[in-house]
Amino acid sequence: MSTWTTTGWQSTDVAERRPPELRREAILDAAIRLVARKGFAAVTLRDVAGEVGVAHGLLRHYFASRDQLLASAFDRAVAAELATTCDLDGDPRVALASWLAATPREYYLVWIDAWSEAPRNAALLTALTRHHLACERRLLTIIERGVHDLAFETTSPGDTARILTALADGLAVQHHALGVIDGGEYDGLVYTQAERLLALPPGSLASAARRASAVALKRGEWLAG
Amino acid sequence: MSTWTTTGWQSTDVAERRPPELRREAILDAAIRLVARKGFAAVTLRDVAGEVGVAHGLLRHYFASRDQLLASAFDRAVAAELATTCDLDGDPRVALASWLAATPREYYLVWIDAWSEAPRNAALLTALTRHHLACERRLLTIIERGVHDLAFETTSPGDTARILTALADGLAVQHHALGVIDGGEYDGLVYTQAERLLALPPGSLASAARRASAVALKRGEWLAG
DNA sequence: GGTATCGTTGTCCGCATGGACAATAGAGTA
DNA sequence: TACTCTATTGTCCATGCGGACAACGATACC
Repeated sequence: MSTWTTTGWQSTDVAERRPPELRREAILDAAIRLVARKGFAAVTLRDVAGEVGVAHGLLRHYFASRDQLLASAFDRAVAAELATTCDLDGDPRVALASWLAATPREYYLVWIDAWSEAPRNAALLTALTRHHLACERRLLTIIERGVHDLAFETTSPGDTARILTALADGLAVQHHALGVIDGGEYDGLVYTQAERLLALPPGSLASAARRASAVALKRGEWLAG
Repeated sequence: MSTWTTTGWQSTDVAERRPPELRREAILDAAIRLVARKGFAAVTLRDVAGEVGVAHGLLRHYFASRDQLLASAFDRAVAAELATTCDLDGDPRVALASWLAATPREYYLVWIDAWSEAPRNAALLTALTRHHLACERRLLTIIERGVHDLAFETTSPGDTARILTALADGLAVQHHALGVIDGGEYDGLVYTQAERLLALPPGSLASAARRASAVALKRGEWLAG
């Protein structure tokens, strides 16, 4: 660091040089953390720089603009979430319970914020739609495997996946954004409906969830750093 | 209107004086229209003043701050929506179909934006929660009347109301924010699930919806002005 | 007619923002 | 050592924001 004084440029501090890729990822992680806290619209470049501990001018070295930085941050978070394997090969009931389990709060707040921003941000809409369909597709795969194994029973796996996705989103709004239901109510309602839609015995998903809890916890890791 | 020049204050235009209550309502309507278009965070006082056609300084005459203006605007929209009667006294099937019918786009965009803003804005959270519970309560009333009339059948009216509310919200996100389903798919899925949850014959809600269409259209009026 | 009230205006201020940019320092290389 | 490359810094700028405010004008009341 250096400062302009009447006597010229003087060194006041030492720049902490970092490997570019690590720095870039640190910036993106800080950005998505701030989005979870303040919303896309309220995050400023100075906020992000402060969170990382660098000068705000540096962000321009890594990203062409604020919009591109935020879109990249969301994209990275999405990719990290998609990368978490969901134990697709075990008991379909366990996989289903794991898919349905309440997603961590910070994660859903970003999600809800992206919903509200998407109609006005084409890049965000693209990433959001891709991720939404990937989640739904993953659920559909679980359902189809359960049907094949005779564990589930449904006339339309596609509709069932779509309905369960919508139900999970709607209940997540009630839980995370409004606070009118707690995590236990969320799980209870979503498991009960999934059991009804897939002809499962009542309570079977709650017990499957106990075996799936380790997997469910893994879904929150990308925000922890 | 008057302008400061080197020769002093000179009149350049005539102020359009209005009854204060009408002006106040015009400002609130303009504000909520802009929120639907740009989101809460992006609406500025100058935007609102431009939409109404007044100087931005005037807004301070009616509202203490930008935050209070936006909270009042949301509150007015909420009150207008709650005031639309939903034909609670006729056939419960018609009332249910009317409740479930896809809400106008502009309305839901405000709604979704409020979800994302609520965790950071206590006044908004209060208004939003009140409205959410009022909507759910209205649905619960319809369901209880249908059960009493032997038109519906459910073991837990409260859970059913909560689940249908969540499903409608989640599907509205898929429809309005993401665009992955159209209005017809929205109606079809939501009607099918309501029929399943309330032991109604398949297709009965779609036909009830035809009788309820006039009521459903009325729900969008507050944004038309 | 005079005067108080208040709806309305344009301007000013402090501040924050996104972006541009020259200066700097450290690492690699010849 | 000298030279290049690039990661990093602090400062500067135009813009736009929310808010404060004095001036004006229409209306109502005395």
